[in-house]
Amino acid sequence: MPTAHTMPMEMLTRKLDSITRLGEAERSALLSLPHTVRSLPARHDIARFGDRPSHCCLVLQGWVSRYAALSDGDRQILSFYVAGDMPDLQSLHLHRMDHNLATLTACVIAFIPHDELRPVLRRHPDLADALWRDTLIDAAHYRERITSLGRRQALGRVAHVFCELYLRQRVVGLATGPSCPLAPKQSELADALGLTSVHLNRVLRTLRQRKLVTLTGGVLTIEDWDELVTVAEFDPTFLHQDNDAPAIHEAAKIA
Amino acid sequence: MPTAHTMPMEMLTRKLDSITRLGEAERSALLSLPHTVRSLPARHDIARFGDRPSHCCLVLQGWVSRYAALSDGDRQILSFYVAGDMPDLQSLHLHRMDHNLATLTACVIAFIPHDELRPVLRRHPDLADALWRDTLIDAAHYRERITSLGRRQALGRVAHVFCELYLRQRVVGLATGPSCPLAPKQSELADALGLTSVHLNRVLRTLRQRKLVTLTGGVLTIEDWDELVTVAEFDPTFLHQDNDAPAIHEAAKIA
DNA sequence: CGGCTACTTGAGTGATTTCAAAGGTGGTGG
DNA sequence: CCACCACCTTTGAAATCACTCAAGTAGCCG
Repeated sequence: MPTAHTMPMEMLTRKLDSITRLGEAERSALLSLPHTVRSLPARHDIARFGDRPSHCCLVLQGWVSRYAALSDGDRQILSFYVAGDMPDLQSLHLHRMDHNLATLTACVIAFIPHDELRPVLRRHPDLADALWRDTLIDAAHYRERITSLGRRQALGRVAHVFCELYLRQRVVGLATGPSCPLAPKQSELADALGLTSVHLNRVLRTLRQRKLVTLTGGVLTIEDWDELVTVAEFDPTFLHQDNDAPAIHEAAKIA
Repeated sequence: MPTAHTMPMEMLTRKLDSITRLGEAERSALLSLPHTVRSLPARHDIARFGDRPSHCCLVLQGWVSRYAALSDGDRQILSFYVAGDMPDLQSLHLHRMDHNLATLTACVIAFIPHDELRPVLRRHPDLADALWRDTLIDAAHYRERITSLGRRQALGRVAHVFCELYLRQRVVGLATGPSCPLAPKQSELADALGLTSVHLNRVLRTLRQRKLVTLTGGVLTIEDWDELVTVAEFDPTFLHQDNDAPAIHEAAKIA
């Protein structure tokens, strides 16, 4: 079985398969994209506010976060990315970064030059559409986060993000049973959910006591999927995993 | 001077001019797009959760809101749109609505069939890129809202959304002096900012007393732009109005 | 004038934060 | 192998921001 390191672009076709239907021409165009693979340490900025990136990046291993830094030193984590995600696609059309992109854990990341990607997208408009769609799904995730922050209280917010991160990993094969990796530390989850790490910790205790989920040592274990979904008011529509509906509906049975 | 009603697509070229550079071929392709213009009453759903829209819509007059409805009857307003915006562009690639789109005020809206738009975008990839860019800017607005909801308290949130809505209208010519229309009612602003209308009302009083802004009768008047920007921690980078930087920097002088 | 709807204000409550400090755990060097 | 340090997690008590409930005012339209 090829490792992420040896077949980077295969990671991408697999991800895109979950959200769209690629033709053979598009698939092979993707697989032959020039790219550079780099290993980065944890907590390393990939792109900073104000930068003008010249490459898109594809996560092969590890977790990446997108975050905004506020003047008072606070930060808001906007989203998490796992293997298969292209967190930086937007830089193709938004030339100046309005936030930061950084590794959360040690990562292996493939960098694809804009100048190589652009002509390929011109020759394969279906591929361009697939990537456009990917950025629109990213936006759908943002919308769901807004709803969480605006209208759910802490318990629901945490339950909701756990549902999301578990399913997103299931779809790309990073979770099979009731458990999945969950790299963000409590303080990072808190920064993503608009909570303090102190309060997040209390919410985790509640979830543990109510036997819904457990988070220990970077592993999330779902103990009662149905109840978790209820607490979160979770509806997977926003994931737009049209091609993987079964994977999502199976979650209820397995976890 | 042509009214919005007689020259709908011109509205769109003007909006796109503010975020990208269109060639003549793209411009005329836009202007000749088939479309239907309709007048809709206030509070009218344009597309509902679960729908599969067959048209994109372009706002010609009035205010439109995107919102999520929660099971307990609460709603979260995700964004506001004004004349020139195409709130429904994403439906080109995300086939099932994961939220709702509705008029806030009485509106005039142009509907463009997907089936007409798609081939035009294939013939004019630069135009497709411009619209892709537009959806990416929409996502940038979401990110900024997440930051507001997660890390700013009520006063900053309200100040921030006022800065945003004022500038967005300036750029398309809907605001010239220190005032601009602001159609959302207090309860709607509250639903957008994750506040109760009671608390929003108190925040408005504070902003009024501190002589930063006044909101009366659907008109927002900026009294102290610099101080408002400070309270909001507002940075216009996320608007990505690369072609209208002057308009944005002038705001400080005029308001 | 009556009946809407939107806005405004007060008083009490509650969810989350702040401040402070005590456990765990893993890595490093003596 | 243990001591120590750094970082993360956990808990307690007090403060605060925003919410809930409730009532009252203002404006608009028939």
